[in-house]
Amino acid sequence: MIVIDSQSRQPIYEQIVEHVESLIAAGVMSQGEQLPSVRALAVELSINPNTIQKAYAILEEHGAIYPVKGKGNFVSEKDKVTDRMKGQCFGRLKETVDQAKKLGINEEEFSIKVRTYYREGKHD
Amino acid sequence: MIVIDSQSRQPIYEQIVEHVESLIAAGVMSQGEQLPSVRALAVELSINPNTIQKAYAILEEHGAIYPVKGKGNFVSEKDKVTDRMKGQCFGRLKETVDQAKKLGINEEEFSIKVRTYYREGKHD
Amino acid sequence: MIVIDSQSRQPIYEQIVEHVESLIAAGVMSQGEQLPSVRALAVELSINPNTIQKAYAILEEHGAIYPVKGKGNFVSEKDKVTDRMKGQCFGRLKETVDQAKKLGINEEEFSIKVRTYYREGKHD
Amino acid sequence: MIVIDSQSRQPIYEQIVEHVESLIAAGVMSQGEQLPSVRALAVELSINPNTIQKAYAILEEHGAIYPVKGKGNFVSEKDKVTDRMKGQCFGRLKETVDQAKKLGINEEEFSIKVRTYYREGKHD
DNA sequence: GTGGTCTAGACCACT
DNA sequence: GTGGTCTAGACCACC
Repeated sequence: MIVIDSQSRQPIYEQIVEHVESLIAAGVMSQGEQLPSVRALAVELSINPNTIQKAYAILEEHGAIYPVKGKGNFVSEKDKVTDRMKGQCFGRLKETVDQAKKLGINEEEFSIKVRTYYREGKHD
Repeated sequence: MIVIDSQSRQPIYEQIVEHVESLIAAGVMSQGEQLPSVRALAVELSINPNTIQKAYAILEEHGAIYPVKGKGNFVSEKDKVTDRMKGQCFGRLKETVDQAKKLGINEEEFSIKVRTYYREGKHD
Repeated sequence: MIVIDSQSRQPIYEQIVEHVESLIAAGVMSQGEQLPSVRALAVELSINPNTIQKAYAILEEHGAIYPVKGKGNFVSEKDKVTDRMKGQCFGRLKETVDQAKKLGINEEEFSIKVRTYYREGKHD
Repeated sequence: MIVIDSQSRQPIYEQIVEHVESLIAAGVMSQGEQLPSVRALAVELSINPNTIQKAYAILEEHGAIYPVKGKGNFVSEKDKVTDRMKGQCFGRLKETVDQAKKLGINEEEFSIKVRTYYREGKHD
């Protein structure tokens, strides 16, 4: 369910965090559902349990999951996650627009690209 | 002319690379113009000459500047730089659109944001 | 396995780059194999770790190796490397031919030399 | 008559040395002919006289030219120069062949390239 | 342990 | 003076 790219510049724990948040936002994992245990996921992805632990700690800090002692980790409210991710997404968009303006890319050209990318994704 | 954030996750040399490329793309530095010497810029930003050296080496590799031994570094063609940066910019946009689609943000909502960011920049 | 000529005009890091690429092209090191760590190789060749680091950075850029953070550097596809090297080799040949023509060496004389060099190598 | 590429990695004085030797080997400059004075050439190429001086010193060392006090520098025997250059040229060829063999390029493929490069040059 | 970045200070070749 | 290379030693993030 989770795929790791060990060659990426992005730390593995961050990849896990984003992946889990994506799954929640997409509704694949829903509120109250239990996550795989630290050890189980570590085995499945064949990476160090410490790395999973770190990912889960960040997810908890983000409010995306909550731990229940002796039981495991569970998905919390979906909205919290999606709101957070939407914020990040628009933040990135703003940076991109700022850069585009500096490069002399006008709004029209930019919008055309947006449209293209939106449509082409539909056939994935 | 160049500001460095030494706390950023982004390496200093990368910040310099991007900054110089921005200056060239914006037309602040034009073709054939001499850049500050490695040592001079190091003093100005109070960082190590090696860090500047690394940044200049990358800029050279990007085709943004060219060194003349014993003389200094000079700005090369502007087009090379802007083309490169535009490519990067649209690459980031594509990633952002992909994420937006996953989050269930439709094209209309996205486009409105683009418009907003484009307009609000006009008053900077 | 790697020999360095510290007196050569060619920078040490370039020597390492070429040496490693030769080893990969020759099949001595194969895909997925781990390279010696930056520090280990530095000790073995008794040169500074930074110099190795620079060599590995260039190898990565050439697509010859890929780093896995906290694990080490690994050999990537062989084809990428050999293609790159063949291109360089023919580039040098072209320059040599150009010079030969300027010197009034005709094609026949040149071809004889090529044959000689090719055959004599067989007894190495 | 001499063109300098100030961007090249190759030192300017070396470019001058090779250029002059080419001219002699090609018969453009013949035995006993006077070379431009250090100062004159420096002005013509708008580079530092020291650089010309260094180039002439090397040419003298190579036996390509000889100085006459109070008069200037003069071209010496053509054969000395061409022999030297042919030696260098074949030396480079040998290195190239050695590399080609390591890369698994067979003699036939190599010879074809030689032929191609030889012919294509004829239309320059 | 690993790679990645940075600093400090030195030497070299070139102009 | 300039850029280019190298050494020595340090710190960080990641696994």
